[in-house]
Amino acid sequence: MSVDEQLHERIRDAVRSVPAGRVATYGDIAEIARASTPRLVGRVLSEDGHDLPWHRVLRASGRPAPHLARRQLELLRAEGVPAVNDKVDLRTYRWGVRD
DNA sequence: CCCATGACTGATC
DNA sequence: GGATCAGCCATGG
Repeated sequence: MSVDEQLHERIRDAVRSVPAGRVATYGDIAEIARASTPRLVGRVLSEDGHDLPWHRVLRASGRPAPHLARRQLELLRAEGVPAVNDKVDLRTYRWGVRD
């Protein structure tokens, strides 16, 4: 198989825990799931994220991963998360911190 | 074991 | 805010 079952599941849980209308960064998910590095988050989503709210996960810059930008921003817009210049205002929509 | 790859990040310039 | 670079670490060749 690929990533350890435990970690794999924790990452999926972390992604599921992000409420609609909010977003989180790969780093946030990694921290919540206690993953060693954000890269693993991307890896898990890539191979097993099709049934998760993966569109709520953004890079630290507030932009989605390049190859997904289009689609992801549409999904976010549909849940009420506006993107200006293809980028989301993390200070406003980032889940967990502030508010 | 070494090397490349990748839905990443933070520091520098 | 973009371009570079160095860490990061699981996976596969």
